[in-house]
Amino acid sequence: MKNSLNKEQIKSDNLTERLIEAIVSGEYPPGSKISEPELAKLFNVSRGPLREAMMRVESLNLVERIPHVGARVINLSLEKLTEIYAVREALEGMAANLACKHITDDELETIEALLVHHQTHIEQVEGASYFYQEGDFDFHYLIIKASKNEPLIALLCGQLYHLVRMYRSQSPQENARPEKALYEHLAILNAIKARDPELAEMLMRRHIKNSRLLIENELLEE
Amino acid sequence: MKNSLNKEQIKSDNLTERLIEAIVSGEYPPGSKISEPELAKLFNVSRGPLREAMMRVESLNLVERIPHVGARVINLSLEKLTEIYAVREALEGMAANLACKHITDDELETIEALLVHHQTHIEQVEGASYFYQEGDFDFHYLIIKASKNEPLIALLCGQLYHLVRMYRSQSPQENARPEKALYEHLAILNAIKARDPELAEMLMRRHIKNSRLLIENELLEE
DNA sequence: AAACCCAAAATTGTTAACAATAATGTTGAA
DNA sequence: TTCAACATTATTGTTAACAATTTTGGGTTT
Repeated sequence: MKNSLNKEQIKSDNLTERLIEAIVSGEYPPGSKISEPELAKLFNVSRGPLREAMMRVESLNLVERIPHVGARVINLSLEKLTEIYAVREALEGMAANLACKHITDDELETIEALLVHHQTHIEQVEGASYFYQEGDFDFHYLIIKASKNEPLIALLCGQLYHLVRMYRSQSPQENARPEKALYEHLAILNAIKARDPELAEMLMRRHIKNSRLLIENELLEE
Repeated sequence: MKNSLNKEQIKSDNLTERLIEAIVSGEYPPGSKISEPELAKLFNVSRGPLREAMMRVESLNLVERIPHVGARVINLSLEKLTEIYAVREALEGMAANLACKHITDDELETIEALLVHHQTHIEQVEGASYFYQEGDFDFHYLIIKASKNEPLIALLCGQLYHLVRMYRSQSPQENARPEKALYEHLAILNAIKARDPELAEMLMRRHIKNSRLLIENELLEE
């Protein structure tokens, strides 16, 4: 019998997560080269597991690899980001729609509690964009999970999520819009509670579109 | 200076493609175990590159890996497949919409020639579902590419494409519907030529929905 | 000084041996 | 006979050394 509290002793798997975190958080900034010997020494592993982790991080489009040259952290341009948000619009709209049909009462309560918590923090702390940013993601994350469509969850939480997080960690916090977004979140939640798929989808699409428009504004300012 | 006709001499990269083909084509049937020593011998490589390829194939959700136990080819249930088709509906609908805005005249000609070719083959050969099947994918593939949205292309052609191909290679050809689908393709193409995004999106969604309904019929017959 | 060529160094790609874990088979007792 | 504990075997995870390629630096030539 195997210990169910298995601490994921596989180095290669742990490395993947640590690499993702390091890249997404900006520790390895966009465009920077990733040296295999250097990282292997830093993480106290040999190059084998590290390379396996690199392959997976490459599959997530967080790094670009050139044969015999090496891997570099991707440079996420605002243009690329608007494309990603356009995809999010379609997929998260779909997720909100499906959530109306598949969400459980427990999940609804969790999300409601989360939004109340966000509201409190926005009221308490001025410019609490940090709380909001994390919360914004948790909100979306929970809606996506509630859709119960596994491929959809995999694409949004597995492929797109990290790229959006990467942008958030890089972008100036000034562009956040916590109050507006919170109200939009509440409206989406209400639509889901009312089991109104069309409305929920429309509101979610508009919510993400609003974020995309902010990015496009950034683009124009360049 | 490097030779631009570089034949991708990296074993790990070639292996990935060969593994994908072997799995998608059914050479390694669903549920079958993938033995590292066995495959390494078969492909005349050591386990290092093979494992790197496995990591990438795992990222494509073609195999499931359990630590210290091994990798098995996924078992693609019809339920999972309908979920995938639901995602395709949203994403390829979006692709058709975007294609109206971004497709070039050259691309339009290519697609038109392709459909003419399909028509010829359907008329010539009875039950030429093979031609159609490949063509169906090429058609969708070209539309997706014409959308010019890179993340969208990556998700559809990189993540979902192989899974759908895997199903097609397994499923009985009887369920294909070449004539109907070809007419639907022609209608979609016309909408794109007319630069009518809403219509193109609607037709594409309906086209994929029709395929999904066939799968759901299969489900009921079980 | 700039450009080219060649050699040295560093990095990536690959291999084979070693370590750790799980699957298998055997033995012994109830 | 059946079950359980143990040893054996095979497979996966990891490491370190080796091979191949690219980058870098120096020296020469123009």
